[in-house]
Amino acid sequence: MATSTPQTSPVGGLRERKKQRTRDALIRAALELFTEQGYEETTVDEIAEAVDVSQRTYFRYFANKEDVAFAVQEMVEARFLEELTARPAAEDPLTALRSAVMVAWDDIGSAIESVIPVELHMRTYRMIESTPTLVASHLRRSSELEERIAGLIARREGLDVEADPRPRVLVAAFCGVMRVAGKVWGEGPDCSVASIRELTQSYLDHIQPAIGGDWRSAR
Amino acid sequence: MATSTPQTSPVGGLRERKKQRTRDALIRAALELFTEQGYEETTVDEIAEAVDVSQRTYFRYFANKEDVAFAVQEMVEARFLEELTARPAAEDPLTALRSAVMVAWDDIGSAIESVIPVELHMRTYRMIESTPTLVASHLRRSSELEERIAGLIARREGLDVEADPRPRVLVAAFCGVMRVAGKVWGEGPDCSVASIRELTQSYLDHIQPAIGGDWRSAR
DNA sequence: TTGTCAATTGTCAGACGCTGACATTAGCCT
DNA sequence: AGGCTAATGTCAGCGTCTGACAATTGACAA
Repeated sequence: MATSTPQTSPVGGLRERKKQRTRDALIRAALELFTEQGYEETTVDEIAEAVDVSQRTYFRYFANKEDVAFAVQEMVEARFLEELTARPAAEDPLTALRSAVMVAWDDIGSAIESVIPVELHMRTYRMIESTPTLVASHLRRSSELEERIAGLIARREGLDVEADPRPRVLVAAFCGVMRVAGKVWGEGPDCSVASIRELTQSYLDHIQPAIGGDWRSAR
Repeated sequence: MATSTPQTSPVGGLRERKKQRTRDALIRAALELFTEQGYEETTVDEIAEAVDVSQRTYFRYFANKEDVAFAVQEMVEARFLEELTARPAAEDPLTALRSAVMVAWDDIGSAIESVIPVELHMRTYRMIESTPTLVASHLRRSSELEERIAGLIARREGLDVEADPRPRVLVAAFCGVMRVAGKVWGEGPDCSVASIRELTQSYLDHIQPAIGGDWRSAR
């Protein structure tokens, strides 16, 4: 038997996997509690207790009480940014953004499911929107993300973000549409990943002709 | 001697004036400490102690630690909204917004000075921009204000905010410009009220032709 | 297998934000 | 002057978050 080499399975050693499990469990428990009884009404102690770890351990996984609420969003965003930087340079900015979103949604579906059911993710979305503290963080996070995306777009096109306003404007419009799509999805009854994919697609179709001009050819 | 009616001076009785003085003192002390040593590094106890009141009293004037940082902004906003609702119905939306801002800046200058020096207000502005927690609140406050303004504009024009997107779009553009103007002012060297007034004016000149169409006449 | 090393976790103490309850003080009004 | 009420202080306590140290547990080599 291959006892000496215990399969070097998909992800690292026992330690890594255990950590991942604890983290996922904390997210699941937190979102369940938040959506069940409200964010303010839930204490970090409750979350920790539900996963059977100490409060201190919770704070070693998440910097504060809010962060756990955005853990899934962070996964999606990271996946999106990764995909965006990988898009071929030939694509025009809006197409690159659009493609990146689509790819991100595609393989994030399974990634999310491995942590929490999509339905819980949607409830979380609604919970965030109706909790002032979380709305504030959400807006801040969004503006930071926008800034990073604008930087990437400018880089692709060889522009200076500070000098040329077009990257920021395009990204602002794009993110605005994404935000609306997310909001509509959150309010609707269909919580499948497919539905938000389609929603995004149709919304983006509207701005494509409006702001999707070519930045490089002279015209 | 008119002992019985001790002059019923400018503002209410002794009680009122005393309260106002305590409030102003708290704002001054807080902003001074925040800008001096940083927001996170300042405790509510320090603020209270600087004004020689108990911590409990601070929390009777401000709901939380953040709120005191936005006290001056709130004055400006309140003045602006007041002025906006008072604008003649004949004015088109963008003109009304523009005029309201100008009037608000005019008599807010003196109002601010009575509480804190403008220079401190500017330092506060910068401090907010560089403090994540406060950036978050600031964004949330801004979005709430935008929503209220959009409601007022829709009301003026007899439109339904939910059905017609134009009020929200106009207000978004307007507030976007205001935000940029504020940011530029905060970074610049001139901290006079006159400078932000002019800045705002010139920035607004740029969007007027772009989005300042007539909504009522058929065109 | 066993022992060493390093990472993970638990426990404890404490700072800080914030709130309810109750006593005390101080302006207001007759 | 004296009662009424609003403003303040004091106290106790909950919840978030952090540093320090000890205990546990996986990793890796002898």
